Amino acid sequence: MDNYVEDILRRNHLSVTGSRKKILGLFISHNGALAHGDIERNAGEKFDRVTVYRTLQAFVEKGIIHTIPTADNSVRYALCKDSCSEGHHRDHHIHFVCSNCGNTYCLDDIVTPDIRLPRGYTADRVEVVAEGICGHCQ
Amino acid sequence: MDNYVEDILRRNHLSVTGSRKKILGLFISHNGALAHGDIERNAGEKFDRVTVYRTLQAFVEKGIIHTIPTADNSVRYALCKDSCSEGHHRDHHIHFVCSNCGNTYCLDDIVTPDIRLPRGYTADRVEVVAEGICGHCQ
DNA sequence: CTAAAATCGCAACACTATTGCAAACTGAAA
DNA sequence: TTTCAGTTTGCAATAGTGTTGCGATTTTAG
Repeated sequence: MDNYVEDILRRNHLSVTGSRKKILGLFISHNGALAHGDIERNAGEKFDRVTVYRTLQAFVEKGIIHTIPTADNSVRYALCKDSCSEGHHRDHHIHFVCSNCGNTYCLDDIVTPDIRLPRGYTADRVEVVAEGICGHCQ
Repeated sequence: MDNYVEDILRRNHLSVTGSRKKILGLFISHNGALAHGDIERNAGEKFDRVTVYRTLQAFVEKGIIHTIPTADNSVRYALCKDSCSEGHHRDHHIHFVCSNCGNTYCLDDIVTPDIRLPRGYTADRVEVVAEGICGHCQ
């Protein structure tokens, strides 16, 4: 497990440090998205808030995690699939926010639908967020 | 125009005050969504930040405006169509954020697609946000 | 092992959002 | 038009979130 995490970091040209291992480990062991606050709370040892921000930012830049837009005003992050690479995310799946347990899930098998835009509009990216009750809370 | 704004307020059982008239007027005259900051900057006379927050909150509760989720971490608001009523929003349209001019538009004619969710998941609400270049910037 | 480069933690700061309360205003009735 | 209860406003204080600069520490590569 520790090796696995370190491999990911090295593959992405990030130096292997305690905070990065810990935070990446959290994402791998947690099934669902994490907000900044979740990470600060669950990291066990206390990392500085700034370190967490910078670590998340580095992970996003390297294509290890991606951000998830939510209706409330909080940014969440989740692991990317292998198809993401540095500077080039391709998270074409939709996201699901459970209004019962509060978890956010990537529904990797459900691709974002094609949206027909008005004349003159072009979209680079389409985000779909569904909100309701997840499979576990049903 | 002034009468029009006052009518909307009265219809929604909100007392008619200077800040509410001004802020609602901004939404009506502005084609696109407004963030809290836009409102504070454009209100002309200066209203207290708190007043703006409370006014927006009141409008959302009454179904006059709705919030728009965005990928970055900012809340935007836009006028609701008549089908919205107190405590019951029905904004089934999608939203478009222009990465050039930064404006957010409600594409009222484009309804959110049906999403087929995994077994056990049920969605109350589906938000679609497209990002790209809008018709004016093309 | 060593030096250069990258990262970390602290302090400070900026922006966003919320709450309590007294003063001012609004709406409706006299 | 005057009055007054209820609503709304602005101020002050507070909390949360995110960013930047910088010296100290750690990591990497030679």
